[in-house]
Amino acid sequence: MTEQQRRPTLIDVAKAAGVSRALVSIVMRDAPGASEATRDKVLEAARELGYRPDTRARLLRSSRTKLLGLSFSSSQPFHAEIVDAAYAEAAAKGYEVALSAVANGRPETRAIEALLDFGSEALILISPTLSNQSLTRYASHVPVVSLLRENVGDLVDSVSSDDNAGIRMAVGYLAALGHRQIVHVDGGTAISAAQRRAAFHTEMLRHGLKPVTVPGGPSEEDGLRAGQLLQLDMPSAAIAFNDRCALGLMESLRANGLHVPNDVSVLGYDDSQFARLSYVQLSSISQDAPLLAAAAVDRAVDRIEGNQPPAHVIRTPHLVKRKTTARPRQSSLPGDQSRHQPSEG
Amino acid sequence: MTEQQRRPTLIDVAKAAGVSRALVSIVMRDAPGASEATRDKVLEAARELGYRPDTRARLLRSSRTKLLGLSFSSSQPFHAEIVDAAYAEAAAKGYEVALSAVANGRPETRAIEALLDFGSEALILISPTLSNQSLTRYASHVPVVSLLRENVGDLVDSVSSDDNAGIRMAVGYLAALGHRQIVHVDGGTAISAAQRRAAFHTEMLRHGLKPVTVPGGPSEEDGLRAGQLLQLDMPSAAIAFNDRCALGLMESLRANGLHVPNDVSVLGYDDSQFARLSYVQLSSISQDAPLLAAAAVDRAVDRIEGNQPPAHVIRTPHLVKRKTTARPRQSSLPGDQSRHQPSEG
DNA sequence: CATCACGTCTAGATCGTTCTATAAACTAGC
DNA sequence: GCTAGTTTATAGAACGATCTAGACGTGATG
Repeated sequence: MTEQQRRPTLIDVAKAAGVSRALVSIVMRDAPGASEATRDKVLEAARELGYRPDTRARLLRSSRTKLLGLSFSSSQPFHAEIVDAAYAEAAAKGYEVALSAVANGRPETRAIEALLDFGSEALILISPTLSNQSLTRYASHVPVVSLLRENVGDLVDSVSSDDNAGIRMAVGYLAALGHRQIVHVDGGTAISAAQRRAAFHTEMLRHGLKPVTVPGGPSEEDGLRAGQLLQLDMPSAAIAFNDRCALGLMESLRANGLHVPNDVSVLGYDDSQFARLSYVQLSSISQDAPLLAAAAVDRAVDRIEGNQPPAHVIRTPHLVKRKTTARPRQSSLPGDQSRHQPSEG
Repeated sequence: MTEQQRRPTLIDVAKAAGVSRALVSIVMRDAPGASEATRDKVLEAARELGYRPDTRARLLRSSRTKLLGLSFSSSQPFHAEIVDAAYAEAAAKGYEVALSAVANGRPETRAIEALLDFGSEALILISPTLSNQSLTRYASHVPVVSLLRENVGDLVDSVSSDDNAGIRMAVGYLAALGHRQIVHVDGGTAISAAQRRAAFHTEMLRHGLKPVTVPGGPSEEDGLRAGQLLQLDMPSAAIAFNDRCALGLMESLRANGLHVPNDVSVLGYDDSQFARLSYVQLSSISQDAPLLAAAAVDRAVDRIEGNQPPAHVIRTPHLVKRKTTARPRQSSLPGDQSRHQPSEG
């Protein structure tokens, strides 16, 4: 039985300040057409009444909503980092962000429709799984920015990380350390897994090394399974599809008495919060979520405001060296299963 | 330069069907006042034009928005599980969910204002950090449900998990296994940390055991630090504030050559996705996110529709036994630092 | 036959804004 | 003192829906 008090409107403020509705609107929007004196008077009255403009009404009249729709997957911690950064960048550009999660029983189309209903002026989709055709259809109504997935057609913007460059760095770094037997635990059917797999192949060949790939996936369990497979022919270094996969892989190695990085070097991808944990200290390829998010927001705003044509932005990732990568042992014989001390705390 | 085609409105549909605006509105809302024949005719026209009602306009006129505002923290994976479940429950009740994250540089008030701007009819706040006074102020405008935090005042609803019961289970379980030296790595200033600390104290005494608490926190790093502290006087079992804390703690134990659960049993709290990982298999107290989320949504909808008074719902958590808890060694001497085999993969 | 009730439909007001005219007040120029 | 130009203010029409009140046709009732 709470007393629901009506919130003040433009009319209330106008009455209180002794001016017309329209003038209050002008002042609230910081638009030209009001003198300093009345501006102060109106702002004072608004503050007094605790007036907050009604977004719905504002939206309805002016087609501008200053709202960016962002869809993400609730099960990906990496997405959360992007959400964080997107909020900040959007706020800096004077936009608000509407969030919609892709979850169990809530397909991407549902999430997108919700964003459109809220009045989003542009859509930013993290790793969208829709077909290019579907994306293009949405893009005919509103600018669409695909984040972390490229090749989405000419009418859809994309902001992605250069997977080739990332893998090139990874292979180059490990090779420079002296590793000859480097395997790639791939991402299976995950987005950009194919890209990285191919890049690994060409890059290894370029270094005169044999490109060995074992099936993996985006989760810890996938890394764990891959670790079992590697038992048969243990390499001196491994590049995992992502950090979670790397974690599982390391756990598997540890369970088999191998020490990282003394026996095997492990390199992750994403530089997620897991990688940064003090007891993990995972070397990783950073896609720099904040940068990617900022680029996506910029792209969306540019499209909305400048009416620019769609573009495809590719950012170069960088290597973050931590404690899971090192020079290989003098000779990295597969099958060396001697037990080692636990890592120095 | 995308061709942005205008979306059809009520008028378009009315014109196409040869009826008035109002009648189309009636049909779209499934309200009484239209014959079956015209109903079909209108629906057909709407389908043909791809008409979707404009939420903003609808919102503006009717106060009903069928929207629940949900605020969560982007850095808490446990919150993501709740978001998932909330979507499902809300959809079942015919509501849509508006999401707003509390993130770096985006305080809770900001998140809430955004939700209100979207037209949320009720707010569900996960572990809100605002003062009771602030919560109550919001509650005077719109029903507010506090999730995972109780004692929020009479005007605010709350849905929480029974921390006393959870800790009681934890202590009871470990005591039943034969443990006498049980410590609690607490949650520091985190929400409900005080509650659990107190419960631990009384429960240990009830079992005739000495309640030892060491300072911890909600993250892996906190657990890690707590592990160092325990070095001085190693217990036979530990109850961590949450799963992430437990993970850090276990890592610390492992680094010091101790085996879980052979040397020390570790019990987590939350039963998060981490706990379920095959190589972690953390025993944990489950608060059952889906159930809590459903309860919160139910509460919100009840408040909106039934105009019921605020209520406080408390759900009982349950124990999930996995592989980090076991009977203690025959005599659990502190200082026994002998190295053990790695866990059987 | 007049009245009433009922189901179906519609005109017009309304929600809280923004936007487009246009009026009023003032300044400046001749 | 009249006209033109600029600044400041306002009235009224939008935006796309819902809601209220009432019109219209039909059939039943007194």
